[in-house]
Parts: sequence; structure tokens; C-alpha cells
Amino acid sequence: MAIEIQIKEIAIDAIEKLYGQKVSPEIVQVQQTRKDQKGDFTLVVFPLLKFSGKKPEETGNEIGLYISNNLNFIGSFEVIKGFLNFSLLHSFWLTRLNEINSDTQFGFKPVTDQSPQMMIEYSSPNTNKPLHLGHIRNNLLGFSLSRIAKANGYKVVKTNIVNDRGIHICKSMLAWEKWGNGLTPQTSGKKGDHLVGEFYVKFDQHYKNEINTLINSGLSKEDAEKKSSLMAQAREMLLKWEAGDKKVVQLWEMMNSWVYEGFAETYKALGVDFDKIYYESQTYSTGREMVLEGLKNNLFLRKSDGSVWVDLTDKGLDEKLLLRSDGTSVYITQDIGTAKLRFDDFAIDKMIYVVGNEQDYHFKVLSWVLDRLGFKWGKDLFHFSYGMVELPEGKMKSREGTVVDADDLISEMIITAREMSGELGKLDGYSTEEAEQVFKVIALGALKYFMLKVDPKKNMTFNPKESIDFNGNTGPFIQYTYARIQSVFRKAALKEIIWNGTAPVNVGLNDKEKNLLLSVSNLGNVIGEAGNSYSPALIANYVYDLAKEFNQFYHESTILFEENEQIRNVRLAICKAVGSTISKSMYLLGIDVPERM
RNA sequence: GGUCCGGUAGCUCAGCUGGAUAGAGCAAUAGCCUUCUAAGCUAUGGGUCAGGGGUUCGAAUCCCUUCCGGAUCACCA
Repeated sequence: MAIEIQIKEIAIDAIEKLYGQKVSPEIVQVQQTRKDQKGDFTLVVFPLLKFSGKKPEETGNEIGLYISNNLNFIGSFEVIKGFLNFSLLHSFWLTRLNEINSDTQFGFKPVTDQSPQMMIEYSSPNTNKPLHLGHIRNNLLGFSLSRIAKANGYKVVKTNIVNDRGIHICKSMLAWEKWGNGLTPQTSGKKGDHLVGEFYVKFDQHYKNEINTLINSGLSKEDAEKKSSLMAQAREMLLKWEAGDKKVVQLWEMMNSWVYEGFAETYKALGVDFDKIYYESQTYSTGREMVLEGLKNNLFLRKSDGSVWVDLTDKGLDEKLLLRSDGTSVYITQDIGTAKLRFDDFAIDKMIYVVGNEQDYHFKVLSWVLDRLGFKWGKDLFHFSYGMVELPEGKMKSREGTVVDADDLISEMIITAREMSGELGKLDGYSTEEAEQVFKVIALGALKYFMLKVDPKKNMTFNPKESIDFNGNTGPFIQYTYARIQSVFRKAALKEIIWNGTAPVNVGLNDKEKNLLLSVSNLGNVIGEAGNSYSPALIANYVYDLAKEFNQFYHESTILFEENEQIRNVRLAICKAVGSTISKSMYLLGIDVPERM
């Protein structure tokens, strides 16, 4: 049981015994003592004064005495300005340290057949262009969430819905037919998703030219858009696709397969993966059937033009279109179908969608529509909404060429890591391949940590030139701390220092050592909290604090040069616990830690 | 206009189930590599926690309000 809770329970006892009053638990606040004060845990006395009817000093001392008499791990206590500070016995901390070190799953809950199942949807790309910075945030969040959920005892299914059909991919297809000259990823030497993306851009350019020409010939912008022959051809292609036209479907399959090869490469570089991928092309008709069935059951309404709507005004939302007047499906239709297929495929207890906050409204609607269709999980679906990634100049705009491409970014990061490592020259004993592997780990560590340490719901600014640093509050700093610890153990072996892996419990601890133990101990709780609040950022910030504290400790204290064997063993045990905690936390963020760097 | 989300140091961000003197990093300045990795450590400067009101022994944190920024309210996805 967490120490805070133990103190709290005894405190409640104390008030009843001392003052004859029953207090509710939320009034009793136990927290960690501020770093600049003596003590480990603090009971806030102010709210208890009305029960004691005495001054803060006196009340604190009475309760403090009761608690230290009833909890065997309290070493001493003092009352400062209405705060009752407890110092715990060193032996308690050291016992705790040994417990942590002997528990390889410390902080992680086991997953069994009986565990609830959680499905997490993330990534969800369109197949007409390559992944960009925004997708990176999505993928990293989704992947990290899946690991956090698993550490909290969920069976996790990672899923992806690929938006592989629709007008957008038809635009790329049409451009390729018109101006592609049979170009393929092989003949062009380009990554498949980038190639297809280029044709999407090409379509857009030609379309704009066409519109401008029409406008110059005297048409209004609206009429020009209606008269555009390129757009008409793209639409026609979509209709042919829906009708199963052989040639169109073949082209579609070919170009999508290029994109998938490209995506696979990016996903691999990012280190994310999926257990089950759904394709919109396979789910949208199910969605349409469900809407029509709902219409039959009077859950939805059909307007005079034939379009189908859901009225959610009673939920504070608007009317929302579910099927177009021509009977074709819209964006949400596909999500309805996908949801049904998923729940048919898996016994899902909890469904999480990792999707940007521009779709907050969409998911509110989806939730109610599914509820109305009779799915008991509809109301409970969880939209993990995250903010946009912006550039210093503002939003990314493909039109202005300010989109930061995922692949470009990753390779630039690796180049920077390589240069920096070269300058520092610490990997001199490594082969080229080994060193290259470490550069990748560091580069990705920097990128991932940067994206994950920010509160997901906030928009974040990404400065391509300055943002990603390798110093300070960064992934590499934490990785570095881990590498240092590993180095200590390598050196210990070289020096033939014999250590049985445990800390002696009869040794005193200095403040830094105690703080490190506290931080390690906390991370166990934080992992659970992160599971409830779904926040990789929580873990990221805690693990940074731990790494920072360790680096300070490392500079202030000797470890292997410590002559007192007992103290040396305590410090080695702390190194072990910190290293293992860092690696577990980073694992939850999807970040690897190197043995050397 | 309705709804939702944000506003904390020059910049990027923590802290938000109310607690002690609001924290990091970057940037700036000054130190520290013949001791376990200097991607590090130490020190200095930097704040009307957007403004105003309220609740409270106590507010960056909760409530109300104003201002600023973003998102959304499509037969787009």
C-alpha cells in the first residue's frame, strides 16, 4: 500500500482517538514533503483544526505523536507552520529499495485471460499522401497508450483504419494516368507514398490552373469549380470505383500498394505497429447498411431529397448527415461500419480513438449515433483527443509547402545524432553497424520524447531548426543517464567489485539518495495514474525528474570509488533501481535505451 | 454567433483532485573534464501564473466574467 495512504488511515484514527470526531478521508491530506524541507511525507494540519479546537502547532504535535507510535517506519516528525512533516527510517527506505529491485515487473500489472480488452485506434492515414508531423504525434501517442494500457492490465488490440477510398485517392490516380508516364516507385526510385503524394499535388496544381483559366474567361469561382473537367473526371473515377470497374480498381490497388510499402517503412522507423488493420473500402458499405436499418427503425430521418440525417438536437448537438442524397456514404458512415466490424471481431471492453481535436464534434456525434443504434458501448467510446502540431509560423499548410514530412524529419534527426556523436567520440569501440543503431535510437528518442512530453490535449509548437535538442529536458538526456548507469556496472565488473545485488538496510541515506528512492517509488504509482488519465506526458515528465536527480547524485557522490563497502552497495542498488525504472518508463513511451552512447 | 479547448520566464513546456518561497529546459553570463561517460554538473539573472471579481485559513489550481488565440458547427475527409 502506498505510504501516503497508510499515514492517512492512521491520521483518521488519531483524530477519532484524540478528539472524538470522525473525519472523511478527503479532508486529510498527505503529500510528499517539499524538497527544501526536512522530511519525507507531510500531513496538512489546517483542515483539522476545527476538530481539535487547538492551535496548528499543538494539533500537529498530538497527531504526529499518535502516528509515529502507530506506524513503525516513522523515524521522526516536526511541525512547521501548520505542516506536519514525517521523516521515515532509513531501514524502511532500504527495505523498499530491495523490494523494488527484486520485482522485475515493478509498476506493471499482469495481463491474464480474464483481463479486460482494450482496442486502440491510431494513425488512420489517408492513402493519397505520405505521413507528416501531425501523424507522428498521433502514432507516438497511440503506441505509447497501448503500452501504458498493457502495463495497467489490459489486453490491448492496436488497430488502424486506413482511409483508402474516396475522392482524394482518385485525384492521385487520375494525375498518374494523365501525367505519370507509367512511373513506379521502382523506376522513379521514390518511396511509394511520396510518389503518390506527388501526383496528388500535381492534380491540385492542374486543377488550380484550370479554375484560374475558367475564372479569367469570365466565370465566377463557384461556377468555375462546377465546370472543372478535372474534378468531374475524378468524380467519375470514384463512381467507377464504387461500381467495381476493373481498370480503375486495378489502378487503385496498384497505387495503394505503393503507399502501403511506404507507410510500412515509416511505421518501422517510428517503431510502431498494429495488430489488426481495417480498410475503409471494406467497412463503408456495412456502415451504410446500418444507417439504412436505423432509418427503418425510425432512429434517423430521411429528407425530401433522399439524404439521411440524425437529429441530435436533444443532446445539444445539431442534425448530422449520415448518407448523401445520392445514397453514397460520408465520413461518419464508415466509422459506424468500422465500429460494428470491430466489435464483431473482438470482445472489446473499451474502445479508444486517437484522433486530433479537430474531430471532437465528430466523435460526440459518433458516440450518440452508435448509442442510438443500440450498441451499449457507444456512449463509452473514448476519443483520445490531441492538439495540433504547429510551426513557428503557424499551421502547416501543404499549399505553402510548410508540411514537415515524417520521413524527412526522421532522417534529419539521425544525421544530427550521427554528427553529434561523432564529435563526442564516445562510441569509438563500436562497429559502424552498432554505432548506426545507437544513432537511430538517440534520434528517435529525441523525436519521441519531444512529442510525448507535452500534454496531449494542447497544441504544440514544433520548430524544425531549434526544437529538437539533445541537451536538457530531452529523450537523449534520459537515455544518457541510463547509459551512464550501465557504464557503472560495466566498470564494476572490470574492477572485480563483488556485489550480491541487494542493499544493506542498516546504513544511513543522504537526501539525494532518499529523493531518488522516492522518485523511483513514485513511478510505480505514476504508471497506474497514467493508465487512468491516458497520459504519456505524465510518465515523460516524471522520468525526466528522476534522470535529473540521478545526474546530480552522480556528480556529488562516489559510487565505485566509495571505500565503505556498505555505502557502495547501497549506491549500486540505487543505480540498479534507477536504471530499471528509466528503462521501464521509456519502454512505456516507446523509446529504446542504449547501453552506451 | 453556438459549442469545445488553450493563455504560466524572451522561447518551448511542467505544475491544475486547492497547501509552505510557482519549477525545468533552451537562450545569456561565470565556473567545473589526470576520479565511475562534460549529451553532464554548479552558480547568476529572468514571473502582475492574460485582466477583473468571488469562494477559502490558504488560489496558477475551484466558480463567475472580460479579453486574446485555436478548433468545430459541410451532401469534405
